[in-house]
Order: sequence, then structure tokens, then C-alpha cells
Amino acid sequence: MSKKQDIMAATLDLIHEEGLQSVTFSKIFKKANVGSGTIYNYFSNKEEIVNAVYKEARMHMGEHLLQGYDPFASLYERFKCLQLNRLTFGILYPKEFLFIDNFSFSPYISPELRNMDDLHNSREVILSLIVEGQKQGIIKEMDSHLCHQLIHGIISSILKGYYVEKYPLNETQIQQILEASWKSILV
Amino acid sequence: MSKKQDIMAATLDLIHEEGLQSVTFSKIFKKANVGSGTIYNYFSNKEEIVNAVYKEARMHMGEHLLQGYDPFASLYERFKCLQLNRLTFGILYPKEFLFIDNFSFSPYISPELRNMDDLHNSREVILSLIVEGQKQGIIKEMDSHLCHQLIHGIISSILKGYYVEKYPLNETQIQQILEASWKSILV
Amino acid sequence: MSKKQDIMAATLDLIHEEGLQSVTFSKIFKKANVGSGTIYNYFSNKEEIVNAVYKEARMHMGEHLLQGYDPFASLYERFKCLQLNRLTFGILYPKEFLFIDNFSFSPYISPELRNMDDLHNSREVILSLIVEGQKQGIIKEMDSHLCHQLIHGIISSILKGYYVEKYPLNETQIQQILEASWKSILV
Amino acid sequence: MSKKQDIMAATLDLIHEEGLQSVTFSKIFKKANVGSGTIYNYFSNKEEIVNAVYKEARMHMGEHLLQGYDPFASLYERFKCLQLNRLTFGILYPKEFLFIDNFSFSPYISPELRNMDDLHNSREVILSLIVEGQKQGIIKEMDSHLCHQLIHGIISSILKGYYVEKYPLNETQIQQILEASWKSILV
DNA sequence: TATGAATGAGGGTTCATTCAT
DNA sequence: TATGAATGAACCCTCATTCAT
Repeated sequence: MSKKQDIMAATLDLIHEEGLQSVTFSKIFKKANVGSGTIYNYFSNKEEIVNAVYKEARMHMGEHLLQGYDPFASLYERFKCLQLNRLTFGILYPKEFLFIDNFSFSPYISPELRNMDDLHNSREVILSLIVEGQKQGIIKEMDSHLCHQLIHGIISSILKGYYVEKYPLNETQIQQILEASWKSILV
Repeated sequence: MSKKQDIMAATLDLIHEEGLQSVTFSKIFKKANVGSGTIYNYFSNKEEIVNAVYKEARMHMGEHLLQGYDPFASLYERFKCLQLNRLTFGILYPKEFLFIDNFSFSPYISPELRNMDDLHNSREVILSLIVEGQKQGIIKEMDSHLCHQLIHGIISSILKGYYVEKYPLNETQIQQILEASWKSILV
Repeated sequence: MSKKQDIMAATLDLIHEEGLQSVTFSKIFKKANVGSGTIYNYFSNKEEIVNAVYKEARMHMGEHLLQGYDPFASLYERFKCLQLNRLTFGILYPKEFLFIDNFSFSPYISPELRNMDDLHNSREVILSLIVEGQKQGIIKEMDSHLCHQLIHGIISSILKGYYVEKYPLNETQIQQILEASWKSILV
Repeated sequence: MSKKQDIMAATLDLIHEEGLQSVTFSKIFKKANVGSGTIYNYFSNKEEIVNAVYKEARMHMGEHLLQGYDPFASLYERFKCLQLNRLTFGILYPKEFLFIDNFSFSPYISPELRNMDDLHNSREVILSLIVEGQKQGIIKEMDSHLCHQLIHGIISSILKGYYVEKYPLNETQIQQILEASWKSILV
């Protein structure tokens, strides 16, 4: 692994373990096993590291969200695929997921970065799926961004409860969540 | 207003404006118009201030959640009341709401504090409402904490989108959200 | 002595002993016997300290230059007074003198500071003395600033040689220098 | 041009532009277009570069000072030649001149280097010229080093005023300066 | 109780120097 | 010889905390 990746991985770990506000350079150096000056060959300050980590996490998530997505499957199947992918990503990569979730609405992340396009533009896929469902009279008429936020928010919230071990997430629960989010937006 | 309250209000403002990681004592002093030593008459360090602000915000929210709650109304009415109260609190007090939401699952807040009882124990009210609905066969059988997190998460997520002005929240949207969250947990 | 004065005195000493380029904050703190943060109660960065020291040294010199100056004395007497005062200042306060001399033409000092008015505006006194002498046909016609620089430069140069102990400066030498600088600008 | 010369030229430029205290290796590397390690093939640290630049500038100046010097010309002619050469050097090579002038009396330059013999030993030429003039009763009796410093100082000072554009230096001014410096040391 | 000058540990960052290529 | 990524000591500066007033 390259030094740059070492630094980013260490930063993500630290944010997850202690929170952004207590991430210091010396902690990053120690965790990444690099000299203190090395970081400045790759980043010009701390904010740049955090932004880079955020960007990478978003790219990583963007990839996952469309895994196994079949554009010709039924509306319901496609919906379930997207929601399951998001949930699975959160289960597999809690550090990335929490970091994205926490900082997407924080003043630390620049608005440009917050609104960056995901890889393969997964947001557009979801939004057009919603619009398609509304045209077919399956999904309730409402602001598509509101609808998107709604189903997205269910997954986020469920994952956060899971992370603090409020409940397990096995096959049963996962099915319940997917159904719940589907039902919430039906007419 | 007392000095202590000045300090807490300034802290909450700063967290909202710049994020916890960039809140410093000198910023708090300036915003609260107190001398730098004054704080130590009330708090022994920064974490204590943040915890106190968190606690107060939770108390404040706890009050709101049960406003106008009628234990003898129908299940649906009671559900809507609780959800609407949460949504309204978020609309009226964005700083408090966001602070609670961001730090409830952050390592900065101690687990004891995270699990503190709300004023009037609003959490218990919601959980028992869920259990009651499940017994009556209205609400789908699932882990009650999962169910709680689900309907709670919808409100949180919707509010965050509203804060960054993804969409407006007027009467129409609010009704859609309440319905969506209700439908999501029906059998 | 106040902390601020301690810091400025230590800075001047260090500049004299090691040169500006090797003056560091930690050296200043140690020499001035103050905590490392104390400086920021008085100055916002290192350049500000150096500028303040420069300004103070200029003020100090400005005072000396006009000591015992009698505006009604003869042209020659007035000239000798000014030149002697400059020379005496350099002998009594080598640190101030050298610092002013070295940095008056260095990029480190801002042009505004370099062109600051001395206390009592000693520069104007000298320039008008030159012009007066030229009108009377005693001093040779030439650009008054050139003439000023000429007599000023003799003193500076002589002092620098004295500082590195090229020669002593007692009564005999001093009289030779005053005469030399006077003769250099006669018609 | 060789890499070594590139490095020295870049160093001199930077000293002139920003002052010694802000010359860093990375600035030298960039300006000289060499890799950061290359310097260590020629110099073992920064002081060595500065000393080398100083030495070279002194050599360069030493050459100029005796240009067109005729040992059989009259005392006055020889004096004027030496003074004019110094002045001309300063006009043609301001960077070298200022660097020499600033650092000749600074703690940064070692005393051995400060007292180095110029090429062709121009200092001895001037000193013996002074002694000769004193023996002939033309030049005033005084310490020969003091006298040397006096006429040298006039040129230095005049040049510094010229560099900051206090006045022009054309034929008229130059003649005035040569005369002034000559008159200053006559009996 | 309220203050703010003083503090120094530790923050982010720079920079001379090394060394594998 | 020439390079530049890597290094860590030392830099400037911030900031939570203390204490005399």
C-alpha cells in the first residue's frame, strides 16, 4: 500500500474511533507509520486529507450501490436491490458509512463535495426510479428528493442503531427493513 | 440570562455554525461575552460543557415530544402526535436537533449520556405504543427498538434534507411524511 | 520592566548577536524569560516584533539626534551637533544603530516603516540645514538627499569599522570624522 | 552554466529579493531548477552556500576595483579610479554589492571570510595610496583604516540611497561624489 | 463571582538533510 | 552525478487552563 493510502486509512480509522474533532496529525503519523513531514507530499493541510477520505468513501459507496443492479428488473426488484446495497454497504463498511453520514451535513465538508456525483451517478438512478414509480401510480406523488431522503434515511437510521448494538441485523430484520421502506412510499 | 446559560448558548451556536471540531474556548468566551476564567466556575473542561449542552438539548426535546399527547386517543392519533412533535421540534430548533442527532452516535458523547432518560421518558411512551400496536395486530411484528429507530430515522433524515434546502416542509409534505412513517410499520 | 519590553529587548539582543535570520521564538522566550504564548498577547507574529523593535530604535535615535541642537547656532555648529549626535548614538547604542542601519534597506522592513518620520522629524532638520547652507554658498550645490546620504553614510561606515575594532574612536578620531564630513560637502 | 553556478546564482537572487532570513533550500532548488539532493554534491549545508556566494562576490568586486588602475598616474587620478570603480561596481551589480555590504559586518559571515584578501589585494592598494598621500602632505594624518573606511563608506551609503531611488546617479552626481570623498580626506 | 494576563503542552507545518533509485 | 520521496527536529502558533487581582 502506498504512503498516501496509509495516511487516508489511518485518518478514517481515527475519525471512527475518536471523532473528527480529536483527530490530530501526530495520531495520524503514528497510526500510518509515516514521518510527520510525509503527509505534505500528498496533502497540503488537514482539511484536504479529510476531504480526500470523504471523496474516496463516497466513490466506494457509489460503486456498491449499483452492484447487481438490473435496469430491466421490476420496479420493486430494482428498489430492493438499491436499498439492500446501501444497507449491505453500511454493514460491511461501517467506518465509511458513518463518516459519510455524519459529515455530509456538517460544515466541515464543502458544499461542492457534499453534492459531488457518486460513481455511476447512483443518485440519478434512484431519483429516476422514484419518478418512474410515480408515473406508474405505484409510488405516492411527492417531491422526489423528499422521497429519496425518506428511504435513504430509513437505512441510515437503522444502521446507526445496529452500530450501537440496539438490535442485530440478520436476514429477518433486513427483509423487514426493505419492506418497511417500500411500503412507506407506496400510494 | 445567567453567565452559565450564556456560555451554553454560545457553545451550541458555535457547534452549529462551525462544527464541534472548530469550537474553541476563546470563541466561546467572545461569543458569550465572559472572561476566560469565568467558565471554570461552572465547568471543569470543554467536554463538560458539551455534555451539559447535550443534556439540556435532550431535556428540551423530551418536553416537546409529549406536547399535547393524549394517552387516551387512538393508536394512530398518538403515533401522529409523537412524530409530528419530533418533526416540529426539528423545524423550530434546528441547532438543538442537529446537535443531538450528530452526537448521539459519536464517540464524543458518553454512552450513559446517550442512553439518558428523556424528560417524562418519551422513549418509553413510544416503545410501549409500538408494542401495543403489535399486540393489536396493527403494527408489524419486529424488534421494537428496530421499529422505533425506523420511524425516528425517517424524521431525522427528512429534517437534514430540509436544513440543506433540498425541499420545503409545509403542510402537504408534513402529512406525507407522517403517513409514510405510519405505513412503513403497518402489517 | 513589562513583559512587552522584555520581549523587545531580548529580540534586539538576539538580532545583534546572531543576526535576524537566526532569531527564533524559542530563543526569544528563553532570553526574555516569558512563556511561549505570552508573546501573542502583545504581537501577532514574529514580523510584528521586529517591526516594533525597529520602530522603537528609530524613535530612540530620533530623540538623540536633536539633543542639544540650537537652531540659532552657526551653520557649522549645527552641522557638527547633528553629526556628533549620530556618532554618539552609534557608540552608546551599537545594537540599535546596527539594527537600524542593516534593516533600513532590507526587504524585511516595510517601506512605510523605513520612511517613517523620526521623532521631532530630525530628517527634515538636516535637509533644511543643507538647503540653507547651499543658499548661503557654503555647501556645494547637489541633490539634498544625496548630500544627506553622503554625510549620514560617513558616520555609518565609520561606526561599523569601529564595531569590528578596526580602530578606536576617541576625541581625536571623532574630530577628524566631523571635519571630514563637513569638508566633503563644502563648495 | 554548471549546476553549482545555478545554485549560487539562485541563492544570490533570493537573498536580494527576500533577505537572507527567508532563503530556504526549497526556494533555491526551485529557482535553480535542480533536485533537492543535488546541492549536497557541492555544499554540505546552507552556510557553506552563503559563504561561497560571498566569496565569489568579493572576488568579482576585487577584479572590478582595480580595472584600469594605473600605478603611475597621479595620486588624485588613482584615488578617483578606485572610487569610481567601486561606485560603478555597485551600479552594475547591485545584488553582489548589497550582499557584500550587508553581510560583511554580520555575525553570519565568519571573521576569516570578512578579512579575506580581495583578488589582487585591492585593499592593500588603497591603504598604501592613503599612506603615500599622507607622506606627501596631501591627505590628512589619521588612522589609515579609518580613512579607508571613510571613503569606502561614502560610496556604500550613496549606493544604498540610489537603490531605493532616493536620487538618480548620472555623470553629474558621480563627479560630485568623487569630489566629496576626495575633499573629505584632504588636509 | 468575574476577570484576563500568563503559561506551556501540543497543535499543524516547514525545512534541511538522507538515501534508494 | 542527479534526483525527489521520506524523514523528524524544530519551527511558529493555538489553546485549554491557572492564578493573582
